[in-house]
Amino acid sequence: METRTLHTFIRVAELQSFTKAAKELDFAQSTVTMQIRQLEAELGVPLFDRIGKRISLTAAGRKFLSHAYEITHIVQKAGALGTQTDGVLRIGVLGSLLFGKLTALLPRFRTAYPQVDLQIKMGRAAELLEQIKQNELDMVYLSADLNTDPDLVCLYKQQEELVFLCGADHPLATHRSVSLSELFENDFIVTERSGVCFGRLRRLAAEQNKLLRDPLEIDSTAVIATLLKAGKDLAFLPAYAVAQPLSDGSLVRLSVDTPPETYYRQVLCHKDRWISPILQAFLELIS
Amino acid sequence: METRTLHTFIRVAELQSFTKAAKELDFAQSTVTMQIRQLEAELGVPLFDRIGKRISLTAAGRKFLSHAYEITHIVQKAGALGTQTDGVLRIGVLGSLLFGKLTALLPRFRTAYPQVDLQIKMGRAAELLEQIKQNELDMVYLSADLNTDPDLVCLYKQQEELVFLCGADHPLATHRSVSLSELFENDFIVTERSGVCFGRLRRLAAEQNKLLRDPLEIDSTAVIATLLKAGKDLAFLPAYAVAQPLSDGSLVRLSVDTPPETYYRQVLCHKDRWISPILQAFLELIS
DNA sequence: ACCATCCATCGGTTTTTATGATTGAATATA
DNA sequence: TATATTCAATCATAAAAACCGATGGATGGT
Repeated sequence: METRTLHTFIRVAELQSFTKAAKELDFAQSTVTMQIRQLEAELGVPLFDRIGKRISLTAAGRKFLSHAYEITHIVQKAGALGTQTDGVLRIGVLGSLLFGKLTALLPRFRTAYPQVDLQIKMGRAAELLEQIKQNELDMVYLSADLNTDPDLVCLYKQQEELVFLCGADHPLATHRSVSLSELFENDFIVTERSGVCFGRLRRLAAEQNKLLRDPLEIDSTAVIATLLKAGKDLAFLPAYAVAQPLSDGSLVRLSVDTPPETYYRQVLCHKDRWISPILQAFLELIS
Repeated sequence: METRTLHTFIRVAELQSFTKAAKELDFAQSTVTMQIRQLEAELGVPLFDRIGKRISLTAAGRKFLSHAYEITHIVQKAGALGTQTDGVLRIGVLGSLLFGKLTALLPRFRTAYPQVDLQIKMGRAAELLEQIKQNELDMVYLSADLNTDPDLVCLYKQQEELVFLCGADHPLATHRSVSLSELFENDFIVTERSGVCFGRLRRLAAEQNKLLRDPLEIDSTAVIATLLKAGKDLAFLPAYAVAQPLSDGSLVRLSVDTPPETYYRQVLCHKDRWISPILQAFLELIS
């Protein structure tokens, strides 16, 4: 049973004529005859009584007509599947990005797409990438070097700069410029040990043949900022995460004699995945 | 979009495998691939993500799956159209048969098929036959000579005998035998003027070169029976219509020296009409 | 009685669908 | 790490079907 045939049947029933339906649907009249006959054969029941040169629905035909309407209605709804924005969206995100970037945007998304069942799973980068390869996540939002995995595609990337920070009362705060080796005489507060910031910081220290003194590890950048204001520690964080304390002067960005350390805040998903309208909408939210 | 394809899609989704679905449905695996692809093309949306060697429904695929279930469910219902007994049944019937035969049967039909919208239209034979030719009636129930119209078919026929009747107190009641010419000295009570009984009666009179004295015309055979018991009139009626008064002796059947006058109680419908289960059921009721 | 209209039928053509074998990639196994 | 197995996609080919145009029979109106 084909939807095209159902269409034909419906128009024939409505117009009470094979010929008129054929003209309207741009079929040969013989085609309409055949379609109806095939439908009748498939159902095992006559749909029209052919009495003289006019036709009329049989009892079965009348009932099947309503079925046909139902089906075409469903098919019509199904035609809009590509634009519908409801369903499940499973997002993996790094803890730092969840608190630093995503949380602020979520309310807007929830109000714009209330019918999306949003499932946000926090995790470390390696775990998230493994999950997306298993198609257990629809996309991941993380900070890292540009992706090189051929199975993944980057749907969004934004370069971010990592900056050295101290509190306004810190001795270094007033220095016009600070050397790298000088920096590493201080204690650092860092975010997660496996994150990009810590990795870059460790590399820079190693290049200076310095050893990072056992740093304090705190996931929340807000807490780090507070601690910096009060104390004598330094931090190495993405600029966007401390935009507010920098602008009000409570934190100071140190001018360091080293090429800027950059990395990417990015959205990745599996290369073979379909980018659903929901996913699309979420991407637009982020960008 | 074909129901076969929907079936395939459903099984693929349920089994999470093209190959398994192909085996189960007795298709080549390449056929399943093609069917799914064609479905995706028709909907303009991918239904499965092919990641590695395993597949999983996309968001659109999940939603379409429920649509597919709905459609196949409707199609399944439609498959039983040939056996369903609900809908409209339009019956044309002669007044005499309606009161004499049909009324007694209707309650049984109503309880057996409560979902049938039964439309009983009373009318004269010529009108009814015209209506059935226009497909304004599904069947007619009438008494007449055997049908000769090539457009109509007889679905049921029962030979009935017309008998001469008088009341128990009538002078002729005790006669062993009565001649035709003797009969026509009496007054007759008849049913409708265009009916079979009256026609036959008139013919018999003509053959005897007698003139029917202006007969009393009453449609109800019950009323005629009552009048016969009390009075001096005769009647010419189908035997079945007076079975009760004959058996209890209040009416007497006259033994007349003439070949028995027979005619047919019959059900006719248009030859090209589909005999629906409802109509079938009604026929079984009558027979 | 004639004409126009309607649906069924038929043969030929085109389009669609199904198949089997093969390929390439991913996963399990040794 | 190498090998075997499994899975879906692809391609060429064969089968099936859908479609069309012409024709014919029957009907209904003029």
